[in-house]
Amino acid sequence: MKDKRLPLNTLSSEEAITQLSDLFRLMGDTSRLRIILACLHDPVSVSGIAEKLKLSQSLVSHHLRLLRAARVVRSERRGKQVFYVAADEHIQCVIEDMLVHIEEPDYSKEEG
Amino acid sequence: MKDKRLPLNTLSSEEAITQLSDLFRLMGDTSRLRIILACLHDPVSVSGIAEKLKLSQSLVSHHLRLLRAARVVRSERRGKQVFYVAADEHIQCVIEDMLVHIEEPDYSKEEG
DNA sequence: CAAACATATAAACACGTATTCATATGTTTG
DNA sequence: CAAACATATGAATACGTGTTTATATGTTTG
Repeated sequence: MKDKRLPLNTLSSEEAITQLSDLFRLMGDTSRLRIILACLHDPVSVSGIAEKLKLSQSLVSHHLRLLRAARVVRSERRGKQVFYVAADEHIQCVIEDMLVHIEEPDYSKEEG
Repeated sequence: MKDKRLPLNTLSSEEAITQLSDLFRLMGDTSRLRIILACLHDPVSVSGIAEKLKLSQSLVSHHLRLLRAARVVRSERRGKQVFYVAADEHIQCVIEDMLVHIEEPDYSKEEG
């Protein structure tokens, strides 16, 4: 239990931090986060996402390109349409953990 | 196992998304992420963080204010100094999950 | 209270980027 | 091949924000 530190040594710390912040920054935009959530469990087409979220097709496509480049989502073509889905379950874990943090009560007045 | 969806219903989805993206955006800046990592396990003073990361005291203080406002870190005064530490273990979980995602191999060419 | 130290705040600038509009690429169908 | 549909890309703009510089607030000590 003593060595339950972050595995920041696996990659060079410098590069890991860059990759981490890149991913967090991507998820830090409301439109992109909504896009991720829209295709978190099941593949959705670009137009499907745009329609559901009431965002322009162009904007959704721009964002999906960034998300795909960072391997947050994967794409799969089906006929004319391209479907996107979250790349793996870790994306979901990250969001879930953060939601738990949000729901956590505020202990700031208490002692350690 | 069927209802293992995200607990996005607990808060209003709209507000949850705003809070989520706010938190991710905060962690999406390299300096801030490094600051979080610097005080993830143990409390560190502002000057301690600044020195360790070679950032100006002012910059560190600015960032810590944002992080504290979002309850990513907590502060505790000890004499002249103010020590900061990650607010709870969920912050660590989020980062760990994201690191696992980074280390994940690329399955983009394979089938589901 | 004054001086020294530690942190916080304010204003200003520089820079990245989210969004829109227009257009190009790609895919199916007649 | 042309037309219709779906997605991707490029350029331009508007806006937020990370950083710096300077100064203020707060705390201990003599």
